[in-house]
Amino acid sequence: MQQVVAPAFKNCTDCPIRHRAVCAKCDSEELELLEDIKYYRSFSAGQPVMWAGDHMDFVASVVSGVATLTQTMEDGRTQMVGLLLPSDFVGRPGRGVAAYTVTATTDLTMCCFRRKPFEKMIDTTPHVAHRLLEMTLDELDAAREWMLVLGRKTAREKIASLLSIIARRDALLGSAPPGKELVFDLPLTREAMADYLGLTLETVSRQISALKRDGIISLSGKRKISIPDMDRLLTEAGDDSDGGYLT
Amino acid sequence: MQQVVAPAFKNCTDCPIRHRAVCAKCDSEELELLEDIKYYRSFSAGQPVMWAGDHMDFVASVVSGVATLTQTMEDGRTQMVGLLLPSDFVGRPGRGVAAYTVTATTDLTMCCFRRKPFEKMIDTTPHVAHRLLEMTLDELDAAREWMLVLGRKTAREKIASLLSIIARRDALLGSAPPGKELVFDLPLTREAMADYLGLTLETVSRQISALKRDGIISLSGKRKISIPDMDRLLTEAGDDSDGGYLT
DNA sequence: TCCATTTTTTGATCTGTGTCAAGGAACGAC
DNA sequence: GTCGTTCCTTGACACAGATCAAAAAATGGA
Repeated sequence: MQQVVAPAFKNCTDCPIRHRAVCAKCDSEELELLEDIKYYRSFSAGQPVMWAGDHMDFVASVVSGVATLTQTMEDGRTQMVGLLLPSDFVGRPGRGVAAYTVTATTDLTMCCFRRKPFEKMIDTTPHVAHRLLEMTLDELDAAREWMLVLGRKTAREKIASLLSIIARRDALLGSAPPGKELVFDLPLTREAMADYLGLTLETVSRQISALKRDGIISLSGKRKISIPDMDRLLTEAGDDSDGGYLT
Repeated sequence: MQQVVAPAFKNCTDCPIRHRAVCAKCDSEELELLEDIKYYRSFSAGQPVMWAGDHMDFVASVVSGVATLTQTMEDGRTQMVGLLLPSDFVGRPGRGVAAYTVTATTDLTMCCFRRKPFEKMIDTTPHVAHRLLEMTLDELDAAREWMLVLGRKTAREKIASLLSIIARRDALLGSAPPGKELVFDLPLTREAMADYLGLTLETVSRQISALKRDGIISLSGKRKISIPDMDRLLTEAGDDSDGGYLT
């Protein structure tokens, strides 16, 4: 554990979880067998990757693009339960059935690992098992943070939370200078945003229009967002105490 | 992995995660060091166990009683993000700070393990690490299921989901015959239920009254629930197509 | 036992978000 | 280019659940 965080998302060509943060041992010999068990798959925007209940003989890591994890009730109500950005991991070792529906929302490339050999590797490679536990714990924290968003935040705050998450991850990937105006593409349709936030697409659209009207964000086209001041988005999203000059 | 599920929650005196399902190797010698690092703590109903941000030098498993995991915003809005029932695990190895506020909602006993030696044990005992990953993945699935509840279900359905979870866990603990009328104590106040469900306590109270009025559940006192037909609770909770005879 | 406190219920009213509906803008196929 | 499709916006209105308020029931201590 000597190496530290710096060169995240970079050049860990043999580690199954190479796309996330740092893996201290990525260059070591013990992972060579991965060459045999990994392969790449690509999907185009909108394409389903797998359906809940499908047989699933691999686990995977997102290399580029964005995918969503959703759950649907019999009557069609849909909730997104995870957003997969580059470096995120999908699939549960030890379980051959997909628990969620996965959909590519942009063009997507995943690095897949055949499940059985991957499981064997976990058992024989403690640091990979350890890393996997860390990642799962991070996901659990993210899910719990999202429970607060779903249960207690207003529509406006929900949008702010979502934009903040996407902007933060986007910045980490190196495309944005920190502390300045953030500009990024929304990788989701209004409907997908609604499914993530537990809202309807109309409410999402209205709230985005309102944030734009209040000067907290601006759009070029429908999908390119720019946020001059992230703190302002987060603190004022809930109250528009100084939004209108006539109140 | 020869042993199977039957005698859950029973007699795994040395395993840190003994209270949950079956641990195939609980009797083996490798866990003996646990005697040195474990101790028990008890709390009475209503008492805080720890606050988010507190220094935390242990991890723990719930032996008896119920505790909640909550998150609070600066303005006081509160969301419960986890319900800890007997056999559940709290604490993140490798992190010395509590991420959530933990509160005992009934009298509670936890089996605690000093964190540092516990971490060492994980590194040296693969099957414990493996079990911990399994448990974390289960919690992640539970959190995601709860996202669907929070994001897309009506108040009535939310109550039904909560009752179902508590009843199921209660039955697993052996206090109820399966398939028959379920009777159990609600270990939560109306307010705590509201915090779990993303509702107000008034709405919780009203919905429980409505379920009682419709004959789907019945109460003795405020806390003892009986559910004659769990399927009916789950299928009719959302629509009261035959609830009132005058519609 | 009685009193103080906490928890729960219920009512009246308000409001944020959903629903239904219509039209506009962007995009790909031909 | 034009057409068809999908995505997005906006308006009018309805309604589930929140808020405010008060009282009833349960609980615990002296």
